[in-house]
Amino acid sequence: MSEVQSDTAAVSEERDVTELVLQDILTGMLPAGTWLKQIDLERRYDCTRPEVRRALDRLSQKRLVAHVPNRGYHVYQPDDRRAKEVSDIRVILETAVADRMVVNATPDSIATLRGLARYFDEMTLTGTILEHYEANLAFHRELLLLGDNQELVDLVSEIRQRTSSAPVSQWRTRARIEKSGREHHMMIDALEARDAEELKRLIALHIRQPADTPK
Amino acid sequence: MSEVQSDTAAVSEERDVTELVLQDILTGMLPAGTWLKQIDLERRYDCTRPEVRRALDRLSQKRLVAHVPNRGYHVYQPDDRRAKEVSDIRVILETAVADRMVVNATPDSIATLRGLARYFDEMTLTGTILEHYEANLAFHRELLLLGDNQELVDLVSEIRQRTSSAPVSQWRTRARIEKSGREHHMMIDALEARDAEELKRLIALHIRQPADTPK
DNA sequence: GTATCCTAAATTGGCGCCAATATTGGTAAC
DNA sequence: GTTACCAATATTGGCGCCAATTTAGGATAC
Repeated sequence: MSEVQSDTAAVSEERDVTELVLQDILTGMLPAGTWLKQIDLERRYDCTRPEVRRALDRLSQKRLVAHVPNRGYHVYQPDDRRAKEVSDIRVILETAVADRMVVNATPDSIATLRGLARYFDEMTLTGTILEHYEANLAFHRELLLLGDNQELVDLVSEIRQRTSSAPVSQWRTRARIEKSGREHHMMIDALEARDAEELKRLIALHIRQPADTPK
Repeated sequence: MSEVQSDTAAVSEERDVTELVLQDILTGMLPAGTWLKQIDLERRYDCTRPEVRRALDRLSQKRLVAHVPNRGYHVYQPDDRRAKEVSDIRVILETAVADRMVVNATPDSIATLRGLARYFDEMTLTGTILEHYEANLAFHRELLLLGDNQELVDLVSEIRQRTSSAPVSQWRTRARIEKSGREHHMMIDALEARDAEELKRLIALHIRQPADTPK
């Protein structure tokens, strides 16, 4: 393992190491199963030992990495059962507030969502994996905000990271990504038409799709 | 399957400090707003500085304590809006799997639940606040397990801690506690009768009750 | 030639010190 | 008498060292 990404460390002077490691796991730069040696991370992100340890502790609390005492930390192996359970939870949470989203939708918020959906499509073509991932996050976050439950928005953002440790398998084909983009627009359409049931259907489909198809 | 917590607490000479601080926050021993000075915690729990800091970092990640840079950590002030949002989330999650709970309920699991409900009632009279709290947790955990989604069980345990920083206001009167105990048994009755709708109604009522009444 | 044991290198993780910063109390000036 | 400023104290938080444990490699015995 050689230090390939010294440029990421160079640009950000005081960025939280936890975020950096998290991103590298989510973007697949640190594949599942990788042992995260403290020395390596120290050099890779140009930070101190305590910073590395705090990051690893936080990530293991979030269950993104596993901690084996006296052996070290390694990126969690994606677990099919867990992945399914997590997407079930997301379906439950996001469809549960669909009614409220329809009620709270204003022309303004719909315009914002259109913009974010378009930005996602743009990033499909021109952006990095990370930018694309974050564009997707931003869209869903904005949509969920209409549910008028800030805690739920944060919670979904949180559990979303929980099994996205398999970004490769989830965002594999371009066809699927483009389908996701189209679904975003369809959700906005349902929102505009105040059709809560259709919105729920679309959300469930949208979330389950990536996890279910590989089987 | 049933793990006895009292053993682990007594036997393990080196119990995790995070758990100890967490418990003291949940039981109201460390009231909301309290500044958690590192020196104090060090002495209080007879542990080292790094242990204290790791615990504080973990608790601030869980948003149970707030961190003000160069000022320290203090127990989160309970927030009415957040509390309401969290119980809404709990209602969504726990009622969502009610159908599956009804389907998966066996005579065995119902017997276990009866035992836990009785144990809760017992602790109402003879137990400490902590034992009582944990008995309640154990009952709801066992109930949720019937939903056949381990991630959801863990998630609920997690968000449950998120606003329980107001244990005093939640468990104030004996009358309410006894009502909770009765509701546990009613839930089991609904489960036994395979009445999913009644179970949902009871769960929603049970969760919302403590938070809504004070208003 | 292979398996086992023992030694050496590497890695984790506990612990304490010290600098940077905030807070409090006291003093002086208005 | 009150306010503002300064100094002393207390608290946080960064950093590095060293012990404990594991792993890998080599040597020896069978």
